[in-house]
Formats: sequence, C-alpha cells, structure tokens
Amino acid sequence: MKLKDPKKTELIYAATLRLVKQHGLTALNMAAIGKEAKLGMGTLYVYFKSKEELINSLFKHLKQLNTARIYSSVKPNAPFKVNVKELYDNYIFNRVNFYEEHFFIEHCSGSHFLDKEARKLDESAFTGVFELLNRGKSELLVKEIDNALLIAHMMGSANELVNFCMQQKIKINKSFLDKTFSLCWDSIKK
Amino acid sequence: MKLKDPKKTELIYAATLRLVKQHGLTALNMAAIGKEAKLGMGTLYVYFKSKEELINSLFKHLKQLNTARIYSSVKPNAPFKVNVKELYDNYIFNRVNFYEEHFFIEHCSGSHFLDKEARKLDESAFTGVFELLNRGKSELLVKEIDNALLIAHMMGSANELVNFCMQQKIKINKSFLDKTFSLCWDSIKK
Amino acid sequence: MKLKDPKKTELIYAATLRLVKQHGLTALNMAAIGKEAKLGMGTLYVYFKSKEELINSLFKHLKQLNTARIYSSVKPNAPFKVNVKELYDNYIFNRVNFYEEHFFIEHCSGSHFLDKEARKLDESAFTGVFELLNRGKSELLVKEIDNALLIAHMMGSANELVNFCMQQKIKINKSFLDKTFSLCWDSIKK
Amino acid sequence: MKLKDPKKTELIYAATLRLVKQHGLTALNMAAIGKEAKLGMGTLYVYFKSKEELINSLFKHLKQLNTARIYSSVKPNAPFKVNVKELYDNYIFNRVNFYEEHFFIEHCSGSHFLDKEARKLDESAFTGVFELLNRGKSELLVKEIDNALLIAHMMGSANELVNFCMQQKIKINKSFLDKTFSLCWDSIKK
DNA sequence: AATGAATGAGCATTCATTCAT
DNA sequence: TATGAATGAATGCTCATTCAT
Repeated sequence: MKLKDPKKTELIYAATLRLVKQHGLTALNMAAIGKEAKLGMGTLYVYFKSKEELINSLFKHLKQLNTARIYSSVKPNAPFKVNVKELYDNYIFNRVNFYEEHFFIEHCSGSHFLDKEARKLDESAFTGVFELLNRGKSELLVKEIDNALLIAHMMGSANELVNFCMQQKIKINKSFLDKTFSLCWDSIKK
Repeated sequence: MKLKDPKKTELIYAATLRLVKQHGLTALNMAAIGKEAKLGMGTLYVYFKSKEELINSLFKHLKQLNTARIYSSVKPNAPFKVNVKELYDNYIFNRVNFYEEHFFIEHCSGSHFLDKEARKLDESAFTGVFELLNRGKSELLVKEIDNALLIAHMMGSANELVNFCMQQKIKINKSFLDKTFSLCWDSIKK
Repeated sequence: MKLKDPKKTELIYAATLRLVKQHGLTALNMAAIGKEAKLGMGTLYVYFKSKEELINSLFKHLKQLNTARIYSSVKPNAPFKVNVKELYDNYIFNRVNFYEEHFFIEHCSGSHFLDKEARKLDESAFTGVFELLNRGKSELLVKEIDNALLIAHMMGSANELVNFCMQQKIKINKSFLDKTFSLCWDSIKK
Repeated sequence: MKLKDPKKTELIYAATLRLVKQHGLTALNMAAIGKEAKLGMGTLYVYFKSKEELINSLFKHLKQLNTARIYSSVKPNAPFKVNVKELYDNYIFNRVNFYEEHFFIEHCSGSHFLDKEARKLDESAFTGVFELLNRGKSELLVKEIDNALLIAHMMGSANELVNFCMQQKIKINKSFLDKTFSLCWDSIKK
C-alpha cells in the first residue's frame, strides 16, 4: 500500500481508539470509524484492506510505540533503584496518558481479530527489563526469583492501580507514585 | 407436561464461557452458543430474552459466585498473616480454576453489552478484604496505606501472575504460591 | 378431528377475533391466541391442524353465520319496502354488533391465508337479496339496474356508514337508520 | 461519488404495492421487496430505516397523492351537479386505476404497522367535498343530512362498486358510470 | 386431551466490503 | 484518491409446529 496521506492513517487509528474506549471493541464497525475520523467509509479501504488488518495494524503499532515509550526512561548508567523507580513512574504515566491505547490492546488480546504475528508481539517485549533485573540481582539488591514473576508482579500491580485511579477518577501525583512504588520496591528488594 | 429445565441455564452459561474463551467475545453469536450447548437456537430464547440479557445474566451470576468463592476462605479467628495467605492462595486458585469465567468477565467489562446494574456490581465486592486489612493495621502488621491501593496492588499482581502462568502453561503449585505470596507480603507488611 | 370440547373452538375463535381487532391480522400469532384464549399453545393444534386452517375455518364459520343472520330478517310475505328496510336495519345492526367479525373477514380477504374454498364463499352469499330485488322490479318499485350493482351500492354505503360510526364512536339509533335508509331507498326506487 | 438515487424510493414503493396486491400484506417481507424491486435487500435500508418505516412512508405518500388526485377534478365555477359528477367519475377512475394503492391503504389501516401520524392522516382528507356539499345545500339541491353521512354513503357505494368490478373483471365505461352515478345522485338530491 | 418447552426455518436488520462516480 | 451508495452474507430474533410429559 502506497499511503498518499500518512495523516489519514493517524486519523483512523485515533478514531478507532476513541470508539473502542467509548463503546467497546464488540460495537466497533467500519461505518462508525469512518464517521468518527471524518472520512468516507470507502476511504478506510484505501489505507487498510480489511477491518481485521486495520485492527492488527493498529495493535502492532501501539505495541511498538508502547515498548519504545517504556524503555525511553531506562538510563543504564544511573543507580539501580533510581532506574527502577524511573521505569515504574514512566510505566504508570504511560498507562494513564495513553489509557485508550491500553484499553484497546487489552480488549484485542483474546479477540478473534488478532493474527499470529500480533499474538506473538503481545507476548514478547520485556527483554530490557529482564536485563535491568539481572543487574539488580548481581548487585544483590533483588530477590532471587524468576524475572518473569517479578515483572508480572510489578506490572500487574501497576496496571490495577491505574485502573483503580481511572475508575475513581483519581489524579495520579508524585506522592501517589512514591507510595505505590514503595509497595513494589519492598516486594522485590532483598 | 414438559417443565423448564433449570439445568439448561447452566448448559448455556457453560457453552458461552467456552466459546468466549476460545474465540473471544467479539466472535460470540447465538447460533454458536446453541450448537455448543447442544440446544436449538430458539431454546436460548426460552431462557433469555436476548443476547444482551444472556450476557448480563451470566456476568452477574459469575460476579456473585466469584465473590462468594473468595470469601469462603476468610476465617476471622485465624492469625492475620495466615488469613491473608489463605485468601491469597484461594484468590489465585480461583483465578486459575475458573480462568474461563474471569476471561469472560474481563472482556465484558468495557463492552457495550453490560447494563448499569452489571456495571455497578463490577465495581463493588471487596468490603470483606477491607476489614481484614484494617485488622492488620490495628495489629501493626500492615503499612498505613489506603486499603484500596493495597488491594489493587495485590490483586493486580495476582491477576498478572495467573495470566503469565496460563500463557506459559505453567502449573501453579505450593512452592509457586509461597514464592509469589512472599512478594505480596513484603510489600504490605510494616 | 374429534372435538372433545366444542366450547374450546369457540374460545379460540373469540380470542382470535379480539386479537385481530386489537393488533391487526399481521400481528396475529399462535402463542398470543393461546394466551388470549387461556389455553396452552399446544391445545390449539388439537382443534386445528395449522394456523392457516384455524383462520380459514373461522372465516368460513363467520361467513355462514353472517349470511344466516342477514336472511333471518327476510319475511317473504311482508310488503317489499318493509322487507328491504328490515334487511337494511338488520344488515347495519349486524355490522355494528359483530364489528370484530367483519374486521376479521375484511382483513382476511386479500391475505395469503385464505384457501380456494374460503375465497369462493367470500364471493357468493347474496342470492336471497337477488330474489328480493327481482320481486321489487316485478312490482315496478325498483330501477331496472343490474342486481349486483344495486347490492354493491347499498352494501358499500352501509359498510362505510358503519365504519364512520365506529371511528367517531357514534351510537346508531332508529333515527339514524331511517335517515340513511332514505338515501338508499331513494337511489334504488323507481 | 455515487449519489442517493431518488428513483429508488419509487421503485421500492412500486414493488411493495405489487407484492401486497398479489400476496397480501401478511405475506410481505423485505427479501421479497428487494427482489421485486431488483435491488439488494440491504439497499432498502439505505432508503428506509425499517420495514415499519417503509410501510408508513408509503402509506402517507399514497394518502397525499390520493387526496390531490381526487380534488384535481373539482372546478368551483361549474354547476353543482356537473361538479359532483366529475368528482364521482374521478373518484371511481382513481379507485380503479390505482387499485393496488387502495388495496394497500385498506390493508394497512388496522394493521399494527401504522404509527399515530399515519393513523391521523387516515382520518382527515374530505374538507373539499364538505364545502361542495354545503354549496349544494345552499342551492337547495341536496338533502339536509349531515355531510359526513352523505360522503360515507357515496364513497362506500363507489368503493364497493369498484371492488365488485375488479372481482368480476368488469371494465368500467361511461355508461356504467352514468348508471351508478344516477343511484348516488337520486339518493342525495332533494 | 392438554400443556408449554423445544426446535429450526424464516424474517428483519446489520455490516464488511465493493463499486460507480 | 476519496466517497458513500449498493450489496448480500451473517446475525439476532420470532414463531408455527412438534414433542415429551
């Protein structure tokens, strides 16, 4: 596909995210996306060859974007705990500021829309954090527990805390982040 | 005369859960449910007046069931930490053994299917744990942090650990539970 | 079909008429008839082998009843005009008192439900009036116009007058009947 | 870009009338309309948002058309009887030439399809004839009987005569119209 | 005989996709 | 390229009929 106007792809992505947030993935349809993006319905098919492709394409795009965003904060030279804290803050910040994106990702996982490639992407993604945790272990700062479990524990906690805040319409500030990080840190630290 | 068979409701529920697990909520349709439940499609409408009602009804049923299951393990007379551990094990056990149910619940939340009543149910449910944590605080065993945050932290962690195990097809055993519980305990303990 | 309980047939007929009057022939369904007749839906099939047969059966029944009712008033020995007046009053009286029945008949005619036999019945039925009009002609009281046209003229007028009264909820009394009969009489009289 | 084709509405209307005439309102379904109109079934929903709306829309359209057609023949300057005759001929002519339309209208009235607006339209429509009859009375040509009754009488007669001719496949000609008009005129004239 | 639960063909409606402009 | 009208397969739901009790 030669994209004449790359901005249209963005418009379509944004419209899709807004709609899924508002009415759920189950209610998503092409006519609605066209309308929300202020484009003709046929135009969608200039940029994506099917609804499935649109969704997969957006899913992969978001996954990449998200991984990049999280790692943007990792600075290998900083002390270990500082690094973990920054990663933590950044992760939560991301989750909140791009809530629509994560909502979309979560509802796509497990839907029949995703192709194999997307499903694989869904499962990879945390190699950078692995390395960081290994460093923590070598510095005798982190418990000798499987990295995958440590990550699941921290990520799960962070996700749920964000969900809670979104539901209760609580704004997340520095004091909140410090408090909840202390929970995470105390759990993984040796 | 033939009487309405209460077992049919269960058959329909079970078929629905299986299908959503296998192909996602987005692919769910009445014909498929009928087939999976080995019932005529019309029969579904003897027990539920619409697809929406079927989904809401199942959602509410599962929420109640789940709440009951979690609390079944709380024994007020046991020492605090024992109680938390039992609750934790029970919660994870539930999550694993009724994975289909939680998968369904999570994909329904945020779909356009749920009515107001179901949405409300979705948000309540943790009063019992609140009380337990208060006891922990009064016994000077738990950090002075908002109960809601403590719960979100532990639940999120537990959920994600289960997801991880399901994806990796890891069986959860006592040693796993002890290990991951130690993460949770260390984070909330004073 | 051996009818165990002939009263049930009447119950079913009456329920059908009431429903068609209230919601129209297009909305008629077997479940509703059963409910309205306070009978199980299956019971309808003890008395009629199908919906079509029920409708045709009722249609024929009403046609016969109606023809009998109209002619009940013809007394061959009375003077001609007296006879016509009595027939007219009787016809209108019937139309009003058995409005449901005529509503049903009219909506059935032209529906795809009626079989050939019923359709034929629909077209016959006025031989008695034919003879009366012939007598009128032989007595030089009636215009020399095709009987069928005279009948259509009078019947059409009567039908529409009744419809008008039903819509406007006007009660028909002797003075009304005298006034409108004068219209009819003046038109056919020589 | 393709534009909505106003002729399609007419095609759909015409197909609907043909089908109702042939198989009755009770047998009408969207697939059949699409086929008869040589349009995809989905196309119907581009022009009407539901079957009900299609029927109501057509009903209202026909009512307006019909009222306009009837009055098109009223020429206030002509002598009274000439005017009534012309109206009469015109009314019958209409009834015959647009038999399908009247068949549709009659079967819709009393069906559960019509909305309030359509039902109201159904009841209005004869103000022009009222005025004509008033003129007839002032010219001492018409009996002092309620206009509504006079109209019901004439219309009912005309309707039934047309029905009779349609059933018997009789062609209506000038002599027929003169003959039957004489019946009407004799009934209303003073 | 009487009942109403069970059934699946049939119907109204939706929606991804194509097509004419 | 951009558009939205056109399409018909797919879906939710209804309802005449059958069946088990």
